[in-house]
Amino acid sequence: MFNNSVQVSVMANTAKFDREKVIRNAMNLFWLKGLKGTSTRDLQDSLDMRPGSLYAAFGSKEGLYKEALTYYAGLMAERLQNYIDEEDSTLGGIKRFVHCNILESDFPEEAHCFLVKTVLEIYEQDSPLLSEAQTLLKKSEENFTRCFQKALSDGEIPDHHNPQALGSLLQIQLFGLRSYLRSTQDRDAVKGQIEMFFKGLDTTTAKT
Amino acid sequence: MFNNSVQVSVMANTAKFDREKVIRNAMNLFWLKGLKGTSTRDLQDSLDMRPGSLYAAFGSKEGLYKEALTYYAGLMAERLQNYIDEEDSTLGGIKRFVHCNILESDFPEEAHCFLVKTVLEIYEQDSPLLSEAQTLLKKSEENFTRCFQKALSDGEIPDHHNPQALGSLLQIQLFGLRSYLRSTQDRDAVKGQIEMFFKGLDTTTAKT
DNA sequence: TTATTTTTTGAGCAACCGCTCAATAATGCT
DNA sequence: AGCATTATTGAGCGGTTGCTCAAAAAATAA
Repeated sequence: MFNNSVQVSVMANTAKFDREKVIRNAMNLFWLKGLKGTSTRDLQDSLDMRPGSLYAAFGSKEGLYKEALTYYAGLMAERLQNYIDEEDSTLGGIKRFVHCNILESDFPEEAHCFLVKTVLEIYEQDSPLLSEAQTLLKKSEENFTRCFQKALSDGEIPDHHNPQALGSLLQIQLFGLRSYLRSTQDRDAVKGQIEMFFKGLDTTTAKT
Repeated sequence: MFNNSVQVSVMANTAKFDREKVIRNAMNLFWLKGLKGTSTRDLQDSLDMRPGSLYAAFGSKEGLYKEALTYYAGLMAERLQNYIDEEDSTLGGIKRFVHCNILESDFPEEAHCFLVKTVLEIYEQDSPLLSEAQTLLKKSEENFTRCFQKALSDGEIPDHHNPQALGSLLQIQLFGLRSYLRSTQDRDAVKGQIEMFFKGLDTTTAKT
């Protein structure tokens, strides 16, 4: 945000490309094809940038991938918050988030979470991208937990429930259902399982 | 199985390498690194075979991958049957299968199902490997369903349950828990969720 | 305009990719 | 042993990979 020296003389030549748009496009490509499946040529074509510009802006393919990861996480958090605001119940917002994320995707890449795809693709235990994705997944779960906390204190869920347990349970169901949809293509079965999950919230399960 | 002509003269030179061993090694490599992440050089080194032999035996990298997929599916089905035989309850066998598959893996690749990793990596909708993996996953679920059917008729599970619903539910939980373990590394949380799942079988949930 | 700074371009490098095939080695039959 | 057949070898092909960098273009400041 600020210059660490007195006053950087001036800027010759200002921002040329729309950085957010570029990252969003890159995210979509990586999300669909994976890290190894997306070549720098693919990126050049899709982003309409030449290698020099790409590497000046992001340093490396992995650097761009990392920006795509954080952009994705921000997008999902924002989307969840929007749903909660639109419905005016936290639980209703969560429910709509789950529905939209799993079922209302027409593109195959959206059938699964970009972060989970990342931790499953990358096997090198010391990869910065792996730990970044794991960190973002943890934050995502904490966000769910915070929402359930709110829903509990608003009396939307019976108070014998534990928000942490619900957060991790929701995360697990999301992962499971999205994998299942990708492997079976059976939208109806998945829809039924989602209904069942939220029905269960009003009654039993997850006490910890 | 049979020769389509009268009688193929003779065999000079018989089988030289242990085909099953080669496929098992290939499976482990592919399972860990993925299809695109495993190079033919990796395979040559790990299998101690030169490209000529590899391509004579399997046709292509994808041909070998396909054999690895079916080998994996067979291995898992066999393992489940063994557990069911050892415990002498079907439900106990399923429970042990879930435990072993998810928690007793020391290698990172075993943190997730090879078939699911495949359907998540391959985005080309017309890929033969994608549909092969989907077919094997379907068979796996049918196998679970058959087991639950048996458990139901043996009175191991309350009879208000539906075996199909339990089969797909188990599949979803397996997918979800394994993804979750890979993203959090939290064995205890996963162990707790598994306990909860099987506790739930004795009482509520999954009526279709 | 001219000088200065920054961005963009794209040819191309070294390494690696999946895979081929002529040469060689190994095997079984007679 | 000699022959026929098959398996194995490994140099190396044409193409792709992630990425570099000198040159050209664009933008601002004076």
